[in-house]
Amino acid sequence: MSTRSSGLSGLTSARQVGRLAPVRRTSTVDLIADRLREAVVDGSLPPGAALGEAELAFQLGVSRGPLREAMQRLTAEGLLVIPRRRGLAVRTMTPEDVRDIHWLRARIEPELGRRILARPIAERKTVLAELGTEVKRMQRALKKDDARALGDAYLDFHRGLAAWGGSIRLARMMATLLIETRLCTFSMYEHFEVAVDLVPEHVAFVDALAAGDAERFETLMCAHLDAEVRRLLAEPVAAKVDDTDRLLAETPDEPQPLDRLDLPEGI
Amino acid sequence: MSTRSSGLSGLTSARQVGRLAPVRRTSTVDLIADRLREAVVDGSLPPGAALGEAELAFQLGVSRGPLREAMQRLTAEGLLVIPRRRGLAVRTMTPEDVRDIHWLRARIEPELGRRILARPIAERKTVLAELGTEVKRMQRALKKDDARALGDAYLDFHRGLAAWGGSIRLARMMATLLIETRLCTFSMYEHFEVAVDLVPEHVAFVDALAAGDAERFETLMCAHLDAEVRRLLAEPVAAKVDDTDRLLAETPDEPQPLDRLDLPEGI
DNA sequence: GAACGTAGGGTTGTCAACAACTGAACACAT
DNA sequence: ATGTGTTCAGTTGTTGACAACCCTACGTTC
Repeated sequence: MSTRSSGLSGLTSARQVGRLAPVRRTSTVDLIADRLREAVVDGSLPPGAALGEAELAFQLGVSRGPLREAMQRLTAEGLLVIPRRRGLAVRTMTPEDVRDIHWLRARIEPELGRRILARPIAERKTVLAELGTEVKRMQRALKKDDARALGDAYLDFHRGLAAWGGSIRLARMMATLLIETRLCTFSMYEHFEVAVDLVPEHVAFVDALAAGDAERFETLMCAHLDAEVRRLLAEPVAAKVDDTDRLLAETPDEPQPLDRLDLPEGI
Repeated sequence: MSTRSSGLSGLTSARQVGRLAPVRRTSTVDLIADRLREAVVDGSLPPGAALGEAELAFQLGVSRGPLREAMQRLTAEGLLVIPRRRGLAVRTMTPEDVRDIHWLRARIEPELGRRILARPIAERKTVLAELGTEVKRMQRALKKDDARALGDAYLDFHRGLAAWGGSIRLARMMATLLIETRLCTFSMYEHFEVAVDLVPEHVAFVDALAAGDAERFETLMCAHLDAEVRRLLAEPVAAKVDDTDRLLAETPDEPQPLDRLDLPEGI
């Protein structure tokens, strides 16, 4: 009997034997979109930088068609800006964006603790283990003074939170919001910086969850997001080359007409 | 002096004279995406219907390129599903989606009252006037037993709420959530139906806002969304042709592997 | 009679070429 | 010197065509 084929523990060995898992074939557009998101997250496509699509397509080894389709996706997510006939640019986040993003996160993330604690005890343990791992990653990164790694672990921690929150739509939205949070860092700071407070804050999250205290989790999360905004906005924007704003300006230099609240692109 | 050129009231006459408003040129992709969204909202692209892209492109009078780009946008918004090589299909909403959507709305909309009431008094009056207009539209529609018109006014009411809530991201997200709500109706009911309770519920919203009572607004909104879910799920799904599910199924008929929460497409 | 293998129609995914547009540089007139 | 008009290179927006692929239906074999 190969009913317990691999040595993996309970969770992953739930896969049936004798029935092959379907081959996961993602479309080219998916792949490109993922690649672009990665590039945005790791900073190889910095905010405001205007890349030509021919160049990008060549780098990715695809033609312009699929690339353009992927670009539209990231545009819908609000990560990219496509000014008419001027190539693409990664969105530059303004202080207003920082507040906007964190306000939205504050509507959602505090509630996630409750949702996770509402899950069956077995799953709950898994979640806690996963989140604990991310916190350890953060601690290691802090010790090595590796701001990049710290940031990545931070992303994964909150991604996990959203994924286990149980809502497809929410997870998708949070994924975007987190990338945008990263973009805020890029837009506000010159370089990655290690925020020392970050780690104890996240240790406290896991503690609260382990104690089953949704209330405390909620409070902590609100405080964390609040602190995050202050950290991001404390650093003056300095003299950054803020190309996106200029590119975004469909309205040359006229103050936005007040009678129409129009979203930058589509929707 | 033509400083007050038109007879319009204070709000819109804020436009400067002697300086022309810039010509608003939206890209073709934007136009197509808008058109598609419209078609989804008004039901001319019903959930599950599988249209060929050549046919669609012909109808819209564009070539397949821009159409495909627009499709990617709607896909990112979660309104469309693009199974590999099988055309496009409007997403069919399941009962789980109904709960998901309304849970998310319940995180956001109750808070909007507070945000609107926090605005300067002048704006507040404008908002109330606008929302009042929508409610009147709803009342007229109810009197004429016009479910379609009622639904449209409902959408505009909540769109307005989100727009005046003051967050770009939130307005965008809510716009999508509202279209999805409409899709829920299409997916659950055979035809539009007039929900009689809807109108008094919305009258109460405006009343609460007029009274400056954010607390009451919050309670009312939660109750409304709750009722909405019950209304939608009360109707048994009946024997609907549910094509999307079959198309969506990347995994032929194996129960979702538990170790990976994977979103249907991209992100 | 059921399952397998095979051909056909039609659709999508990708590509490369063309046309339209933009921004910058330069010359010229006021 | 400032501003206007023109030219030009480079880029994007759009299109049509080709190849790859999926689904269906039919014929064949056991």
